[in-house]
Amino acid sequence: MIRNDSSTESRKDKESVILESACRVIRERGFHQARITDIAQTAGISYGLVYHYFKSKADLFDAILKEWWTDLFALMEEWEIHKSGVEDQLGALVIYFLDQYQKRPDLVHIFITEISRSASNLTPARLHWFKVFLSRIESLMARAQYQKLLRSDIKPRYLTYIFLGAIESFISAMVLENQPLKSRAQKQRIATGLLQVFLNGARPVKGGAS
Amino acid sequence: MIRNDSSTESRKDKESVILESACRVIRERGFHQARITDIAQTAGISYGLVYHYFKSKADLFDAILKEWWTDLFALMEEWEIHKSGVEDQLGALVIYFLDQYQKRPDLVHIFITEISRSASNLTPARLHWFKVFLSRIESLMARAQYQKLLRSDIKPRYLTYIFLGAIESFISAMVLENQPLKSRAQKQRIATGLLQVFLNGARPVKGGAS
Amino acid sequence: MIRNDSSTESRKDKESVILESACRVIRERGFHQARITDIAQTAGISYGLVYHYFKSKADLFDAILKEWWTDLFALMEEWEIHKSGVEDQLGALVIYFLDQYQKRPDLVHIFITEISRSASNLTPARLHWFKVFLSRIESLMARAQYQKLLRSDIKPRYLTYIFLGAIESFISAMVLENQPLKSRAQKQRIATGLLQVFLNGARPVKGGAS
Amino acid sequence: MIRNDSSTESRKDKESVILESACRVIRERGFHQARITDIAQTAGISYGLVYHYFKSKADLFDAILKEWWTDLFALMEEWEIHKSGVEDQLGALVIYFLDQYQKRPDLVHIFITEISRSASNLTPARLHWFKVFLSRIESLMARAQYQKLLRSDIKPRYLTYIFLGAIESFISAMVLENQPLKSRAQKQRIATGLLQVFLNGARPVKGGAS
DNA sequence: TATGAATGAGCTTTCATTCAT
DNA sequence: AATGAATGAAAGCTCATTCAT
Repeated sequence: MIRNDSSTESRKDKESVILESACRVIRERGFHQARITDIAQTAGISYGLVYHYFKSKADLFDAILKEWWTDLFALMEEWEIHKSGVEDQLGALVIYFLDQYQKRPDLVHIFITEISRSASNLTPARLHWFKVFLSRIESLMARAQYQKLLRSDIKPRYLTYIFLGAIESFISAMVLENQPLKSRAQKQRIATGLLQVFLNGARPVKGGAS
Repeated sequence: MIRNDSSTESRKDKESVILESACRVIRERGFHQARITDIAQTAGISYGLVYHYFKSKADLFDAILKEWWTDLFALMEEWEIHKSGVEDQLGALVIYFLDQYQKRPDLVHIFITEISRSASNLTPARLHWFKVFLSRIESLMARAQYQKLLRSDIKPRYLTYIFLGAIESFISAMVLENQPLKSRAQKQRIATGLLQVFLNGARPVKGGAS
Repeated sequence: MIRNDSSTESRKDKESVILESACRVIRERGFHQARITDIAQTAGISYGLVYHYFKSKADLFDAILKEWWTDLFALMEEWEIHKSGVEDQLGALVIYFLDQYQKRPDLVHIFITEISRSASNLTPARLHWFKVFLSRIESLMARAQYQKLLRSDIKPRYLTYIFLGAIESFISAMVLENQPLKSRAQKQRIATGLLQVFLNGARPVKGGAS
Repeated sequence: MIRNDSSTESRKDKESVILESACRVIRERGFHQARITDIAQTAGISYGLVYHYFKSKADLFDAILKEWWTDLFALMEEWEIHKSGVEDQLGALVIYFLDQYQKRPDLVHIFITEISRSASNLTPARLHWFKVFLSRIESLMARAQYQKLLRSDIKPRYLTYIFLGAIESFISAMVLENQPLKSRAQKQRIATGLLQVFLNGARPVKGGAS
């Protein structure tokens, strides 16, 4: 007798399917324009079932964000321990974004458009994690300035924005041009280029401030 | 006998008031979430009046975009004639954005969030002008590469995105931090810094590509 | 010195222009769909002015109906006095409708579509005149039955409807086909034909009832 | 174990209920004045549900018309096969209208007021079926003229209008008087009378044309 | 007289959410 | 677990009507 395969891990599975569908639809239409019906249709289930797994549309969105932040913060913790150099940590972040863009382009797109670009729309709770993230990058930048890797006449917070802006720009470009990352090598090349452009660009100027 | 000046130009004035309110509300909530009611309330008029001046919400949005593109393209024409160097033109663009951000922060914010960041959502007509804009920057970048000002191993289109991304990042930062530009000097300093970071960062590497 | 020709009879003139425009627009779109703006535009005036001459849209409509009924009842009075035969009176009615259709096709069309065909929409006041009209035709029919001109096994009211229905059908046909009445002769021919069809059709059957 | 029968065919049932309510409301107020709220209220449901079953108000209206035309054309096909004489076919049409008026007075009323009387309002798609219908009657009339059943000096299209006008008049009369058809016998009597009036009225005149 | 800016009730439509089955 | 019928708040848009000029 064949095992009813929809049982054991079914809950987790369905949840994932819904989350993935939600990502796709939210990426395509934006959070506010994404309809539960679309998400359910994409997931191949009825819209009523979405409410069996998630309390509300906001709840569903929060689950997506949670997934994103959990992974990211876990990795950043790890880097803190295993990567001594600031450059390495920044490089790891670039790679992480490109990696994620390869694996979960929708998720990265949502992070960029729905979080970092429309921070003014966010609920306080959602804004919180974003701010924590910014602070962490900011302290990396401050450390880099202390180590004379980056010019000190630009506020760390601004450097943070320039850095993230560069990553976002690249990914946005690829999204817009519909260019998926094809090879490991290409990814590495882009990551290196990106980091270089930033580090060179923000390198301390000879003879001091602007 | 001087006439009550609230009559003569009343139509243009009201239109401007509505446009301005629309900018503000759209910036605060995004185009789709911006309600006519809010716009009217912000303008201190009844929502019916909005429809007296604009055919529809989309029409109102188009009027905002038109204002933006008209000004920008007019200036770019002028630069083409009066500014010989690529650096000068890029610098002028940075200054323009910062200027506009000072005068019309909402408008700049809308450009960034509703146009350059959600280009995939735009109607063909709206997308058109954005694409024209991108092409113009792109040819500037190509020219800069030809003049060995910028490294040639990154596609001009990508350089375009990095450049605009840097501008956007800066402005986003200021929006997020709620930091208005205070002085002419500050604006000049930021503009120079921004341009330097970009030019230094994307400067040709000794010994060639990648 | 040229006389300001817009003065003396200006009120009456404007009123007529508005009424005529209203007729045309109401015919084209129906009463409920006819917008004051359309009427004003057709009349070549601003919509505000309509309210100078008519209290409201309903008032305007009533003025149209009044015109129609006043003329019609005046003529019917006259026929009552000068036309002895029932046939003559019915013939006069047919001619009247065709005459009016020639002179004021919109008005006839409104009578047909907005009054006789959608009696359920009418306000009690408007319905009143229509019912008076029906009664008068009905008594003509009863008289014709008494004179053995028409079969008696159909209620006079039904004969009334058949008769008016025939007129309406003809005119509707012409409206639909966009066929204006071209000559006096054509009008006369149609009137005669119409009356004949009705009188022949409703002539008492040999040997009596149903 | 018999299932609660309110479930199985619930969809079809609700749709019918809505269609019926729509017919009633549209009859009472006309298509443009019929509010979804009224229709829903009449059906005893919330207005949102109307949109669950029909895409839009226009869609709902089209569904009504489709019902009407489908039935009518199906029958006309059948007559074409089984009824040899023109008289029989015209008679069948009269009976059909009276039948329908008995069963679905609202539907008949809508056909008369919203379709045959306001052809100018109709969308091309809606007008299409009406024109097809008219053509079919028209060819019946032409055939009847060929068989010398009807006078030939009136265009078949005009005869069509007179014929339909007569039917409409009768039914309008009954609508206006609020007189439902009471018995089979009464229906038969009216049908016969109506057909007679038309055929007698439009019978070829001795000695030829008008 | 004449204009059209201004108002707001009222209508269609969308969609998150609930709930009976 | 799963469905989709049912609800109703909310938003865009229309248009009769008022009123300052």
